[in-house]
Amino acid sequence: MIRFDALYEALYAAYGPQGWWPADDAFEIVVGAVLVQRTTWHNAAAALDALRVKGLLTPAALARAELAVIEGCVRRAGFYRSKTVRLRGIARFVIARGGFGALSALSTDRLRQAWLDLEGVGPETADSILLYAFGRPAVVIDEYLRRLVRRLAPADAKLTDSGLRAAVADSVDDSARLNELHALVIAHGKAVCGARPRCEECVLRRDCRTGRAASEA
DNA sequence: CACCAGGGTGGTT
DNA sequence: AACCACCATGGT
Repeated sequence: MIRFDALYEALYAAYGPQGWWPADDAFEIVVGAVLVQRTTWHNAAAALDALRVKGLLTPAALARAELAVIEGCVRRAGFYRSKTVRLRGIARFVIARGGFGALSALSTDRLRQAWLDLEGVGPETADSILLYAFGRPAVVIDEYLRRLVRRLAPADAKLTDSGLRAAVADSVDDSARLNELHALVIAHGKAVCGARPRCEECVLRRDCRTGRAASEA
């Protein structure tokens, strides 16, 4: 199994701090987490700005906004019809639960399940919300991380998400490092380890197509 | 033109 | 449980 603490150090040394959602408004982080689904952050941020301009980045405002108005802001982030309905549902959920202060009183397991019960919040988005909006030590498992493990450690290819989650949590436990790790995995994926790998430039000095270490220069 | 992007849902096998 | 089509816009 991969040493994820060592992987973290290697990626951090190569790419540096990513500055993902330090501690902005929690609701804005949640909205951003939904908007960015299957889209670039560039387009999600533009949609986020459009919502902010219309004053819709609060649970109360978004909960009672017209769907057509929300759609106009969300359109550029893609899947805008479903995302619009889901975002308004999330706003109503936050209000019904008494706000983020009340939600923060829940255990991490209860909180995760509460978000998962919502339309539009799956495992990856739920863990992103736990990690970036609530500061809980959640492990975000995305396609980049699966690829990385699949290529870096072919022997672990049959690992399930929950198995991978346990393995990561075993070597990286604090939320600050998990926060950075998720961002670093994506930075690395976009740089060299995406759908089409560029192993010649890989900072991990390993050919992910053969699983063997690259020759030292 | 094809392909990808910081996923999730519902249906089928 | 594994696969599939679908959602939809914007960038390269």
